[in-house]
Amino acid sequence: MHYWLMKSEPNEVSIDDVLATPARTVPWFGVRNYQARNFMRDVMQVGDGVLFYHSSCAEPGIVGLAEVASTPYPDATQFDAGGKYFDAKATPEQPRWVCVDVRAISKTRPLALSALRALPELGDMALLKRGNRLSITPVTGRQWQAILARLTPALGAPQNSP
DNA sequence: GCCAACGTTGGC
DNA sequence: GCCAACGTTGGC
Repeated sequence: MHYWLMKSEPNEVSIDDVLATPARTVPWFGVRNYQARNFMRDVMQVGDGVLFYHSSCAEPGIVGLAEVASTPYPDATQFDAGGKYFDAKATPEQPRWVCVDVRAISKTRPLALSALRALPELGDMALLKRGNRLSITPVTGRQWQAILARLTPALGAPQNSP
């Protein structure tokens, strides 16, 4: 059992988009960084906790709770010639990129990046390290608990309200 | 749009 | 295997 923080650009796939799907689940496509890929391929397990993070937007931060919902499998977008995630060196026989399915559990009150930086328990969090660009970063149990404690007040709220 | 930080590529 | 050039990320 591990915990993760996974970044998504909300104008591509937002927490609302995921909650609006029938199974509240999306393939985490588009990862093109080996370290992030290896987390999905080698370390993630079904049921791992996921902090759903919105990046490249007005208020970057954690916006929901989710979980890993599948084992890794080839990311179909690598084969889509003309798509922005196409990789000419990948073939169905020898895929280079994988994804996992991520199931949204709930939308939370946003916990902004600036608020995360203000939490002393998160001093070593990978997301907050200088120069970090990884779209998938591990979260320790202690960090997870500290963050959950800040998210809990919103958990009783209706999950599909804006 | 800027730009720091970091990853990838490719010539040698 | 080195490393300069280039590309990307992502907060601001």
